[in-house]
Amino acid sequence: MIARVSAVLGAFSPEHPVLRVSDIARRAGLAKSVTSRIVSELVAEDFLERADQGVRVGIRMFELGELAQRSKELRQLALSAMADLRQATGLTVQLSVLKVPDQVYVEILMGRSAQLDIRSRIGGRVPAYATAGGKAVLAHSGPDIVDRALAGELMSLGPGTITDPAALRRQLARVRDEGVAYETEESNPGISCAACPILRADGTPIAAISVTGPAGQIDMAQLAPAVKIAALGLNRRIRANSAFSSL
Amino acid sequence: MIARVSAVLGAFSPEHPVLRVSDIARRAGLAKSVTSRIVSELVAEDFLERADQGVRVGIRMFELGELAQRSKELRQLALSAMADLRQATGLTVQLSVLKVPDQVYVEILMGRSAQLDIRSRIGGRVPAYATAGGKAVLAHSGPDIVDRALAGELMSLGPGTITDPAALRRQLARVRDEGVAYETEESNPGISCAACPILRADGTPIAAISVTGPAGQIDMAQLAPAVKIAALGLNRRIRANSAFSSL
DNA sequence: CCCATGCGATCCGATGAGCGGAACAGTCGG
DNA sequence: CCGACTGTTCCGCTCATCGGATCGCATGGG
Repeated sequence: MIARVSAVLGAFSPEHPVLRVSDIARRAGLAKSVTSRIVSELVAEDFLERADQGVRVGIRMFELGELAQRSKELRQLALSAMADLRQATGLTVQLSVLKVPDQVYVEILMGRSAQLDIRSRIGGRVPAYATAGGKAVLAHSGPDIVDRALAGELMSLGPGTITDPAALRRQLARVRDEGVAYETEESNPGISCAACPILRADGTPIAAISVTGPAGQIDMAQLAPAVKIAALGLNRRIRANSAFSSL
Repeated sequence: MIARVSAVLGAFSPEHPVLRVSDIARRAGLAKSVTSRIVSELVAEDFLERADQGVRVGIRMFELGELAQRSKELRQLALSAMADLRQATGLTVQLSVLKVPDQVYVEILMGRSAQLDIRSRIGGRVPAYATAGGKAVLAHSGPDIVDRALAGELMSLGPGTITDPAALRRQLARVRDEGVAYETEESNPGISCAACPILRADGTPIAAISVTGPAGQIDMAQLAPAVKIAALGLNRRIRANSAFSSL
């Protein structure tokens, strides 16, 4: 039952990297007996491993994670553009992809200044509707994807989170026109963000590149051109790379 | 059936990151119908994703790989010692852990010179008995672990591979005494290696740190002191870190 | 000191989901 | 046009999974 295994693995997060069997059962909504058996099997295959106080993700996941080609290629192509952007702005630069309904961070370059408030981590996920990167990608996605991303209740994650679906759709239209998405304290209190989409030649989105800084201190509108230029340059490189034809 | 899922995922490797369903079925030794169903389920959970010519590891694996705490902490602690070693020798430096019966590379710093011949990759695995790192760890492991690592036929991977279990056990005893393991064209033709174990306070091994260079051109015995010093320094840092108490 | 609580593992009977051979449609290349 | 290949679906049989209950153990509050 792969869905059950997925539920077990889904119980782990950057905030809770080590869990006990009972925790996993609770989070996954499974019976303790089933959870115990599944965990044992996953440990036997090295997908999980026992720690002193519970269970954690094992080395097999690490191995398989290194094989994730999509992120790997995208990352390698994007790294120079991201470095340029960090160099030019001094802020934290992020590369993220849409995995409905969340935006997953694939690479992060920390800014020069103290960035204690930035909670995003590589491999972490945040609801797409609450992030600049997510909105940048959604603005260029088909209506079915947008519908799925906005399905369910839009929880408030910061003082600026847009929880009204209609308002979000209006903003997505504007983002598509302008080519830049902004975020002001929507996913986290105290931080702002500007993002541009990375697009295939046919206009379908692959990812988003974004800069993040403390809200109030930085005018994101001023940074938009820099992000745009970085994204356009990356677009060109990606279109020249055959591997992304159907990615 | 987790064993079957493991077999499906085990079909992927750095050399074959994209596979078709039939390939997976062949490699995993499963019926095509079963493989098709399992792949579909794994795709539905984002563990795999469809590419134009088959299937590849998906973003969920990437996410979970980022959660692999063991490698993460170990890596962060080891990185400075590895950088020093690379600085001092100019050669490729590797950090690897034992996952019976293989040695898994957790981090690799490429040497300054052309390193076209080094096939090891982060997340890749090589039989422990054929690598310096593997022998360094095995030399400090219990007899049950050594037995499991040397069970089955010892395949020859290079002109120097030691395929006689008795000879290997004798060498492991010597390695434990000297504190250094050598490898001359055992895992790959043309490359040599010297490795030292990373040990907990109680003497049980965690990992191995190693340097790799072209066989013949480099005298590994001369490099041993440098590797030893790097490993001893890393040992001290790891023992100071509470997280590794029971790792 | 002892009992309550929560832990993880194990047992076991009913049942439902996975197995795999076969047949299916689709796509190449000759 | 046809063979060889792909990936998917069908379906009856079987066995592995489910989950409530129980067990042994560790912890700690009264």
